Amino acid sequence: MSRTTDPPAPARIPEATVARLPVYLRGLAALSEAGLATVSSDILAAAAGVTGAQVRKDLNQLGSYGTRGVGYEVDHLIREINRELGLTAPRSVVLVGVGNLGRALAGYAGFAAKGFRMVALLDRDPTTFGELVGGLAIRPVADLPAVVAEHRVSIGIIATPAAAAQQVCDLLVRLGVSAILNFAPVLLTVAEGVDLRKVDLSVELQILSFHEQRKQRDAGPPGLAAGQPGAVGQPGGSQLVAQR
Amino acid sequence: MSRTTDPPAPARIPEATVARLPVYLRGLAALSEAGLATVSSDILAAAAGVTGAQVRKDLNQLGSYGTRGVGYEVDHLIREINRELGLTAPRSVVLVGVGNLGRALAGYAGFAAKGFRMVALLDRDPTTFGELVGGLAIRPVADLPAVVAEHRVSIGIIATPAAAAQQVCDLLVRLGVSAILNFAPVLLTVAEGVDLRKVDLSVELQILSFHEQRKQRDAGPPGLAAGQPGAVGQPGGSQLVAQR
DNA sequence: CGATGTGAAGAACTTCACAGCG
DNA sequence: CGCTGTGAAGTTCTTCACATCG
Repeated sequence: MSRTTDPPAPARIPEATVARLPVYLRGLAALSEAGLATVSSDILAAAAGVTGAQVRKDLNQLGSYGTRGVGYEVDHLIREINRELGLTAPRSVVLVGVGNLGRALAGYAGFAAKGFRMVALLDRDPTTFGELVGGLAIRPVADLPAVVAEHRVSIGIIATPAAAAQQVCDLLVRLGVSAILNFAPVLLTVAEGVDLRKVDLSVELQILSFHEQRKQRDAGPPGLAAGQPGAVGQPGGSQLVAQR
Repeated sequence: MSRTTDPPAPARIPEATVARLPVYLRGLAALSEAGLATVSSDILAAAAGVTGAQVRKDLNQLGSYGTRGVGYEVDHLIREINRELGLTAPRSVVLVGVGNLGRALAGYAGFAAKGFRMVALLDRDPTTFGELVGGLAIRPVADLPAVVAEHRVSIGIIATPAAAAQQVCDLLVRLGVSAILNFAPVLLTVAEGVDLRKVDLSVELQILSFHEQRKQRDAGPPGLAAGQPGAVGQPGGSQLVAQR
């Protein structure tokens, strides 16, 4: 019994796999509605936008739920993935910052469908207090301790302006919320043990922009050195026309 | 005759690096406002939430803009990264689907600040036509060809319901838009050469949920019943309690 | 000396290919 | 025979450590 090492296999699931489980879940839901009882890894892969091998590797990280020669039982797999994601019981979510984006998030039906329950919307602006958004009244941030205590809040969503985000984050953590989804365009820092994810809309656009520009550059040099790699190497002048 | 391979080195920039450039840009903007003229990789790393080595590796993918013993010149670096991201001239963006989320996106000031220009908002619902959102009037999707032709549209954002997303996507691609950011909760398929990114809010929550659940499991086994209440699925389910 | 630039080692993830079970 | 499960190879990304230069 070596205490230092872990001989068995505590089934640590790779982060990359975890990120795909929700995608499989969505594909499985569609297949289930379509009446399919079982799926092969290749079919599920097509529905999720990955390869069959990937699906098989991922799924038997969770245990072996497939039958050789047949595939995976759809409903069973849905249950197992939901269990693995900790979604067998609904999780309570609070949203802080009810501006444009916050309102959209508050009204997003997808959350409820996926096993999340929005329990409170909080803001700092007194003129919004009491306003109903998606069936919930906006409350002052001061209510946060009470809200967290009353419902067992799992996850906090931050949709405040950048300047307020760290402060709100600290408050959430202090109240015991250990998973945070940040939409504010700043880097937040949290204590170890708190799980922080970020969604940044303009970062996504900037990444797309990079690829657009690269396409243009690749397609660009038709007049110059198009015929053959005569322009190979580093041309002396390389100001604006980079030669990637 | 080496037409099949590319012997030199077109300086392909790794995808992981590209994804961090926007983050550096934000950090640099803050440092610039704070009056810093130069930064070391360690300082910039702290501002971006990565390591110093990472920053150095990333930055000299773009060329060598640092000075040993000193660091990087902030303003110069900002320009170089912007150039690499293709953001020296503003890029035109159209948004299709002006529901809750679409409205939030249309009103998001961050886009303009980052060098993007929202040129049109399109929807299918006639009752919204003409309505002003963020200074732009909502137009029918039928106007899309004209819009794309008039402004040189770089990027299309899809914020429609899931059912309409693929159709809108196909239309955008047919009109020549080759970069798409999808907020609809479906897997879209596009022809090769089109760059597609996805933002899925509920996937993020589900990933957080996974980690929450794992924390609970890890913290669970002291003395008390290690098995989950009533959820002991696998009889032979060995060590569900990970020790990490 | 201080901080970059960089080969080399290491870790994480993906793809391949096929053994093996139903 | 079909499809899963899985070692092994391959690829991408990250960390380390230090030579190198201003």
